[in-house]
Amino acid sequence: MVERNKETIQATKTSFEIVHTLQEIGPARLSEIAEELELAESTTHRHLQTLHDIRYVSRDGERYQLGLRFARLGRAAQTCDPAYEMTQRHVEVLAEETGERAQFVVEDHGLGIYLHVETGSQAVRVGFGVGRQIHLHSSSVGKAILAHYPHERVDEILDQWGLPAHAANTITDREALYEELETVRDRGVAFNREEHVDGLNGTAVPVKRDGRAIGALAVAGPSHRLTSEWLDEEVPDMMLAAANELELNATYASDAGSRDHIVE
Amino acid sequence: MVERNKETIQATKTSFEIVHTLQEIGPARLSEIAEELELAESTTHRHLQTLHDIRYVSRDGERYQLGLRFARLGRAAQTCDPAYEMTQRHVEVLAEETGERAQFVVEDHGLGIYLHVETGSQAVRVGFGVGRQIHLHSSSVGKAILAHYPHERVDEILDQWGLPAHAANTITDREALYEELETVRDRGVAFNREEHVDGLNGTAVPVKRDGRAIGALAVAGPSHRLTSEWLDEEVPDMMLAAANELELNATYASDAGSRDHIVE
DNA sequence: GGTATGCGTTCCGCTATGCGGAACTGAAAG
DNA sequence: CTTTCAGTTCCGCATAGCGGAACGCATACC
Repeated sequence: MVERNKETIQATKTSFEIVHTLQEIGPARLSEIAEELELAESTTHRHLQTLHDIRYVSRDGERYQLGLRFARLGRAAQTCDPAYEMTQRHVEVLAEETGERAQFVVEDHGLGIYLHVETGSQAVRVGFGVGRQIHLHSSSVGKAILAHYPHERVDEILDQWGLPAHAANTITDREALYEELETVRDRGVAFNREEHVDGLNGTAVPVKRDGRAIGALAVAGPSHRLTSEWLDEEVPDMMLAAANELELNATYASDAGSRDHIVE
Repeated sequence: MVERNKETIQATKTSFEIVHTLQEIGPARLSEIAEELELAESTTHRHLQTLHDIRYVSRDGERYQLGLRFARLGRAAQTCDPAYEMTQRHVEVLAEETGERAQFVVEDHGLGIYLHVETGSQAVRVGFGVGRQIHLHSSSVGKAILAHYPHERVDEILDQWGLPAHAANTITDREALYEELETVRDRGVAFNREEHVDGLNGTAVPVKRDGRAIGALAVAGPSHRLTSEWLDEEVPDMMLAAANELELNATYASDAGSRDHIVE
């Protein structure tokens, strides 16, 4: 390698690569990780030792795994988001009222991240928990958010992540997505008809602040249960009411919000 | 610096130092971080750029903050723990039955980490959320866990973290703690009488597997409400029942547990 | 009980890599 | 128009991180 590598630190990236490997394959031995990442064992060892030192990985005899210290960082990252606290209750209520899975999602680095997930009484228990990432083009929440973003930002995001197909109905054409976003903007509600997972529908409304979306509320469920009337009328009404209340809150509370800073 | 630095990577540590700074002081500007850590601005810049690249920090104009990608890692770390799933329900039930705050805590690197926290109807809402770390010597959960650890491990932990005083009643003498642990082992229940926070009591029972504690269930509340009879008799009974069920589960399910591996 | 195998750790020498200082940019304030 | 300040880029140097090889240390195999 000759050129100066875009002003970025390799060691840090490698350490996080190791963390990702542990996240994906779970508790693993040193040699597995080294092989997976095509690193020398000595190098892998040094990284793991460092991460262990600072308590971000634990080892149980011969297996390494993610340290629970990450739980703290994860929480800190979530509570940093101004929308975190005020949306929690609304998601709970939505889950209860609809009986389906309710969620609140925000955008970060061009992806959607689930901040809250509540499963109603009859909700499907698929693995879309808190912290999960989702492409914005193929989900109701994503479209709700993108519809209220400036054009150039939407382009940036689509450039970065593309429009990969996740299910039969995924919108993979950029122009088609623009049109869809237009519609979403007009209606104030975004739908997902089996665009992300076959058999799964969703409905989302943006939560705005100063005209820009700071996140989106959504309800998701199996397509056979989220039928047209229910989905087109009742659910959106509930969600719009919630979003409305939130928006009042958001602009009202403004920066007076008491960030519950966890000390130490 | 002359000696080879204990076989550990400085760059990774610095990156995490920056992450910690962001965790503590919240959204911050580059210069603040650089000053806080006494790093050159160019160095700080390089680290932040790297962390931004891999989506672990976001920037909002001129302020950097923790990226939400950490939420995913945090969840992954939690669900890695075999006790995570099976204890959730029990904590919920305990919170409901007692009306107080119920918790499940495990040990990692010699500290207690809250895996579940549920606040009952009248529970105090202090900042001890999921992911929070706590010293083992000054909490009911900690004592419950330590009481069922091998002696040498307890020593190691005390060597590493000491016995700092957090409240008026904190046990700061090693011998006194050993005696206390003896008592806990006999009774099967650990108490915390304003040892961690003044005015806050707690009761904990260990959840064991093969004789070793894999975590502890606890109920905590203001000392005026958690009075002697209630605390000494009823609460422990409820918790022991829960722990018992869990232990059967733990040894029964053994390694047959279906780890709900979040794919992608 | 000796040998083989496999995994983890330590050692070592090389150079790429991360470092701080200084120079540059660009915006906001005076 | 100048000054100031925060952030970014440039640059040369020394060190810190790298891979390969050697070393321990088990457990398995014969």
